Amino acid sequence: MTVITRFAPSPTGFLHIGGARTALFSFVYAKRHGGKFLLRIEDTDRERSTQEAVDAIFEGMKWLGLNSDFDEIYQTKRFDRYAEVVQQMLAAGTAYHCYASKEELDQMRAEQQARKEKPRYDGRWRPEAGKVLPTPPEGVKPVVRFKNPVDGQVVLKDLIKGDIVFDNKELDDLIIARGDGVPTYNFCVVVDDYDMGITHVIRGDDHVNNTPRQINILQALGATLPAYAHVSMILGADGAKLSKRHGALGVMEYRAMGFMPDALLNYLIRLGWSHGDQELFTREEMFAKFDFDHVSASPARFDMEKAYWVNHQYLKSIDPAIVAPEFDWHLRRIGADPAKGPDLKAVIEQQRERCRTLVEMAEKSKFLFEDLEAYNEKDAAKHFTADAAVLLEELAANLSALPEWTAPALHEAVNGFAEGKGLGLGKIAQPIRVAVVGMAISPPIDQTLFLLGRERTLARLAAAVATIKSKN
RNA sequence: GCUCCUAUCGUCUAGAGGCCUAGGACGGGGCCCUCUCAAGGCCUAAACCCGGGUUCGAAUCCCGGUAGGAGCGCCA
Repeated sequence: MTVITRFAPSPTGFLHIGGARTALFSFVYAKRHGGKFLLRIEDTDRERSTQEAVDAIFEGMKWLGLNSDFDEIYQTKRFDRYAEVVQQMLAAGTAYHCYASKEELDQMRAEQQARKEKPRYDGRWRPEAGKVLPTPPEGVKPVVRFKNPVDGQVVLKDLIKGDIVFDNKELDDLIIARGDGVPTYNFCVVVDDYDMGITHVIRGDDHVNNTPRQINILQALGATLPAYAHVSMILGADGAKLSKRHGALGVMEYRAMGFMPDALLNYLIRLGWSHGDQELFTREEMFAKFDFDHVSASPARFDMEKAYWVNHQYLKSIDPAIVAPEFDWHLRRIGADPAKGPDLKAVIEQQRERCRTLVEMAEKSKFLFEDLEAYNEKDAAKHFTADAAVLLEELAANLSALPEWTAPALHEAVNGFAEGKGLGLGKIAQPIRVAVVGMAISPPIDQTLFLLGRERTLARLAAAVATIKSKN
């Protein structure tokens, strides 16, 4: 049996972090078992679904590299099929028409709640042997309800939570088709999962309570049940539920914060899943090792600090060529022109040790790609002394005479210069930094000068000397 | 209210009855290294929600509390 999993978001907003994790679990599980993964857009709520949201979901999934093995599927394009199944069920007697109005239903629920009962449909239009149904009112388009079994139990064998038992008497007859004929969520999911041969339904655990009804519908259809895995949700750092109003961010915002997609995936997969003490996983390792036996059933908080740490580990260990395109994106984003500086891979190599995010990397590297606008005030005040000006001037002369502009040659020149003066390297390296970077933070000074290049280094040293002199 | 789920350091987690004096990681504190920022190395503080049971033995199994959460739509 080929494993087929799916991610089925409703397009009412961007792809958020919790959705991304469920998508990841589904994707990775399929890959792990040599199966397929599909993306299905659940857009039957035409009021709330938007094309922007659809685009945002695709964009997020694409950036994360969670690609579908099929063309995208929209539920709104499958209405004929749903209608067909509704007819089948009506004919088979596993579904029936209900003429109760919304007002009637609201009143029923209100009364039940007043009596401290669980609000549910009372079955007034449910056909039963020997029962006389009311006469359908004029001009009312009935909804279609599923005829849920009255007794017995439904056992949900959840891969994460274990067996969960529901009594059928807790379940009511849910609506599967609205008065206007548009089918509802619980029904579409079932038909889709059935038609598409989904073997493993992996979704948020807010769906646990829907599952017994879905299982009953599946059984009424004579389908074999898929396996279920209900993933707990992700909480904010404060332990509160993530919502649009409270800290929920779209996946693309993590890109803007400077995350590499695989790093975000790595952080996400460890949120809930574990493999012994291992923290870092390449994509391939995730595919090879992921399993539901080690997925936690309890909700987890999103810890930005740890996410940054994971991102940093990625930046430090992966091939700079993989980082380069994202780095390029970030440089442009802050107005720097990647073409106006050294090879990005070389910059990444030097900067990645000190940058947890690509935002930081871009900020700390922009001096290589644009003209220096100003010196950091504190750093200049500390390192731009009269003595420094003399040293910088002399060093600049030495550097301009250098036969080749390489890191080893620069290392030799700067260290030799400091030694010759009987100074610690810091005495000269720091003023140089401020002069060429604009601040006292950069890669090792030889690497910094090498990346900057001869022409710009000498120009910036001269400019710094002039600045210092004009001040004194 | 009813049904369902969950519960180990601040956070993510390891843990499948003895291997637990509860391990790892992030973050915190300290020391070392050092041209800056980092990185790295070493050390350190920090947890089994509570109460009963089962057992020779329980973080692990059972029951009951408590606390958090989800669901109870002609939303998904």
